Amino acid sequence: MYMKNEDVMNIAKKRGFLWSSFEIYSGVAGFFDYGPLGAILKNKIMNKWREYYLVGEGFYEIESPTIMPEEALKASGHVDHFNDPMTECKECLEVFRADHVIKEAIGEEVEGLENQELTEIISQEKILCPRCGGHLTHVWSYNLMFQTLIGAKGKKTGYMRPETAQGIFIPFKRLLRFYRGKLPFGVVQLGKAYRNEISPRQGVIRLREFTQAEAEIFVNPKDKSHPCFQNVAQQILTLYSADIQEVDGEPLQISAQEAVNQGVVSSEILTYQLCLADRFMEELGIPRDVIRFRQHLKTEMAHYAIDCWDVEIYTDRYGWIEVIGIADRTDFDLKSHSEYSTEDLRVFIEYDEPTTIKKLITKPDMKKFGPLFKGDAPKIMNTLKEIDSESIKQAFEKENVYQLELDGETYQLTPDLLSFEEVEETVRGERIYPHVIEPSYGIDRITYSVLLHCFAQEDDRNIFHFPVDLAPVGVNVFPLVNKDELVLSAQHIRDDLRAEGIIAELDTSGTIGRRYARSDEIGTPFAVTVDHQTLEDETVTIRERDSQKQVRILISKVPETVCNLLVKKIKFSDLEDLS
RNA sequence: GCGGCUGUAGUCUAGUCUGGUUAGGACUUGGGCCUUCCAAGCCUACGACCCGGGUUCAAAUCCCGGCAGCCGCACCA
Repeated sequence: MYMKNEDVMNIAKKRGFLWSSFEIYSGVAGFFDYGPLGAILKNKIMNKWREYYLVGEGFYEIESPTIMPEEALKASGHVDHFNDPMTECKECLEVFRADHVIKEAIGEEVEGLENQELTEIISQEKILCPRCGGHLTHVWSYNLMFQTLIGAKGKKTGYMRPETAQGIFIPFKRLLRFYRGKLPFGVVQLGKAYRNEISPRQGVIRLREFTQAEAEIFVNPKDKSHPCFQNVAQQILTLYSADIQEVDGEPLQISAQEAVNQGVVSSEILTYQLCLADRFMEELGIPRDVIRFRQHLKTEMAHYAIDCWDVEIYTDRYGWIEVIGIADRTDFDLKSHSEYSTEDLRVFIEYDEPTTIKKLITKPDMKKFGPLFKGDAPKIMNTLKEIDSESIKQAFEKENVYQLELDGETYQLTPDLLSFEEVEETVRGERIYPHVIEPSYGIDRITYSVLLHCFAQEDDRNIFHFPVDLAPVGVNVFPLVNKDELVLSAQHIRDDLRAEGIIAELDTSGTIGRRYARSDEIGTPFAVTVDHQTLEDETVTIRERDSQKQVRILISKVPETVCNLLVKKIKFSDLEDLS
């Protein structure tokens, strides 16, 4: 079977898009370099992403460290979930948590012991595979986070971040103030994340160091609508819902509006995000028929999410691969960081109408209260504020005394010390944890998808049909033959293009055909050719990569024309119409 | 992490079994000649035995170990 992947990766390596890192030291699995052209392509994709989320949606970008202290990742759940001691059965190849196997076999809690100790226990106690009775391997740590030490003394444990999202949750209070305390708002971050995969061998699909572009959108849990939903309501999405997956059905092709109406996607705002992702992928040149949205099955969904959709792209080599995850993370992260840091990460939501409630409050008689409890009086009063007045009242009615236990002491509160008063209180709102809608883009996989799906072989030509604004090199300039006057003229044209901010190259090597071929192979959308006629009438030809057509224009018009073509202000066919 | 297969210029490959001269070829790339529009031709140059040990007079070739790649298993909160 023909694998486009092989051709694409070979050309990517040959032409300077992508290659595996540390090659002269025989390489390390899971690491890739972006070469000269790959780096431009990736940056253009990231900037396109910024156009969507930063400019289009108004979500500001932040940049946080890639090394994070242990506490932060403890709160996020990453530390505890990634430090499992593992052991494998040599017979049936089943993998187990070593501490669980031991606990089951000898009933002793062994959590926290070193791998070496666990290995010794397994061999001493002759613990065998709980499934088939086979022998177990030595215990190894199964930790997807790269650990490091912070500071000269190395006392503080740090980790390379496993996702950029945490860097947004942690400064939430400052971000909330930046947005002047109002929901909804979004914050984005583009950057590297790290996962120490056991055995990555899917090229750029499974990397140990990879680039994410994530948006965290904080919303009121009671309002998951989107003000601009009408802009996307008619967009047709390919939805492979959990229900359909379970019965092995075909994905739905329905409009965003129907998806919401039928409850296929859990909320309007989540659906809106799917539409945004769909448009983004299409603008990168990914054909519609290789894009689908696959909903996570209940069993695979992270425990904190209530709905999650992966954008998947079809590849010949790896099948459907996840390139974007769009999840409703609920309030899990903010709640957890609140607990661990003891900072209140809630948002005050004001009601449309303030409500008044009637409430019984407890009022101490300070003339008696103070002298009786002396120094303890203030803390007793503070505690009283937290206690429901009704329960005190009931205690008085029953026993004529309320026993208040505080810091190991019991205080006898009698009716003469307290009075009750019914007050009306105006409640203007409440403090809640926002829910988080998270589109998370894997930039490396997206870059790979763009390379894969823009590539074509046509009549022995290798071409990357990149969208014009994504192509690494904007335009190539060629003298038709290597005569001094033509070369000189070509140099000037290249320099004028560069002055316009366009990445332009001159190529005088080989024949004109070879130059066009090289140009196509790196996906340069346009080529300017200087020929004999140029010397007579100051015109050159512009050639379009995809159609191989050429039109003749004045040299003086070249920079402006190429510029307009590259920002999609005009199309090549517009030039044809003029000539 | 386990098992199987593989490793020669940028790419593809001959040579490896059966150790023996200067590791051969094609494409690509650089320079030149020629050439007035899509990888033409001619001349010329650059460029390789995955790494480390061992056996041997002698290792690309045989042996051991490592690393990397591919395939399968496992893993992928």
